[in-house]
Amino acid sequence: MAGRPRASSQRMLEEAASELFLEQGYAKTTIEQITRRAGVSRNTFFNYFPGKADLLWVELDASRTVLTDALAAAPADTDPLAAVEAALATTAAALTPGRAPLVLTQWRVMGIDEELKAAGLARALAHADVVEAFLVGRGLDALVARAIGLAVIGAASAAVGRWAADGPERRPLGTYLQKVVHPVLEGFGIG
Amino acid sequence: MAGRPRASSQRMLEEAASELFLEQGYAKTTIEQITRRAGVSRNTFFNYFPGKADLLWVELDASRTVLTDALAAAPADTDPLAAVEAALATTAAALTPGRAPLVLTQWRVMGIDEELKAAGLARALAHADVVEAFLVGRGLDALVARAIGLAVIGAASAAVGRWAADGPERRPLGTYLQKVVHPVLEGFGIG
DNA sequence: GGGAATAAATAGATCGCGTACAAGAATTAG
DNA sequence: CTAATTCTTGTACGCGATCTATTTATTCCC
Repeated sequence: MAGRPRASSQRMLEEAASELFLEQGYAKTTIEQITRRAGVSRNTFFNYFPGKADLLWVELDASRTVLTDALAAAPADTDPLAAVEAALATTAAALTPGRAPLVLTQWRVMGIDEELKAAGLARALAHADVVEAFLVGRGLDALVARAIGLAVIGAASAAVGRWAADGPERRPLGTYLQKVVHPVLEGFGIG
Repeated sequence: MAGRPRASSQRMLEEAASELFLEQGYAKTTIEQITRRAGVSRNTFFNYFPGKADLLWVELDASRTVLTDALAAAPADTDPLAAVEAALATTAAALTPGRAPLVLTQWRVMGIDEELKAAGLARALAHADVVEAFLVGRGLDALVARAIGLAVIGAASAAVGRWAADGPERRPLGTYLQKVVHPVLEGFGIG
């Protein structure tokens, strides 16, 4: 019930890609260069990543599952909005001060363009979907649930962006988050 | 001081593209098919649009300039957040009930995929940038300004999406907008 | 041990977007 | 009429992404 074992790993491709992105920028780096440095064939790349842009958002994708789990673990009798706030704090805790996603701190040297921003936003949208689904499950109006999801993730994105930009000496992400996430939830009547 | 006049027009390409998108979906429609139906060469397409995805967001791009102008026209002594709310209402008024962007109402038959969502999000991000710049100009903290911009545009996106989905019998967009935009601004202390 | 069965890696081809460059066609200014 | 300007078109190419087929490595079972 098990075929050929994986000879390469996602991490090898990530590291090769990160090196090349820092050396020559994102746009000028081809998938073939990445796979050559990682010692695999070009096609193998697509066994590990759906596309080139996905290389940069691995941490963000991981944080989505953290968010999902944190929301699922919320007791049923807690206020939904408070649960969202707590879940975001839990998710933020996973991004320790030293481990900011590379793309957020090095986007200048990588030459990030609109395509990349859009790819990041698509990830953020997935987070919003998670929050929205949770709120709908708690009985909130569909429009309001979606609005809260998008608004709160928008605010959180601002916090993460600023946090990453502030460099290694920054305070924990939670500090930034609370400053902007709480007002949004407050506006929607957090209890 | 005037060279060869334009033989084709942006509108012709938009209409040809809309037809094809509705007939066979977005992904299966090639730029060559669009230009052939419009009676021009493939290269001419790129004189009018930077890319294929831009065909669907013409109205949204236009609404960004409306938003920018509305914010610029706000009196200097009005509360910044109230000015944002008013400017969004003005922008919404331009999207009359009958004229929802085609992509928002027909995205099912067009087979919109992730790429399209991302392109729409990039447009929304541009709106958020406009709001952010306005608030920074009014002296708000950089992080807070960005958070408000992203949050309020997120909420507005939810409203527009729902409004479009509700079909021709829907109420005006302003109704949807106010329901979700006001809470966000309220949370940030709208005066 | 020696096949099936399974799954990963590779090779090769193709499609379509987007860019670049050069040449041609239509217009106005002098 | 010529020159300058601007749109249009042709041609070519790089790269991302998909598809199909083939090879290689591993486990399960007889």
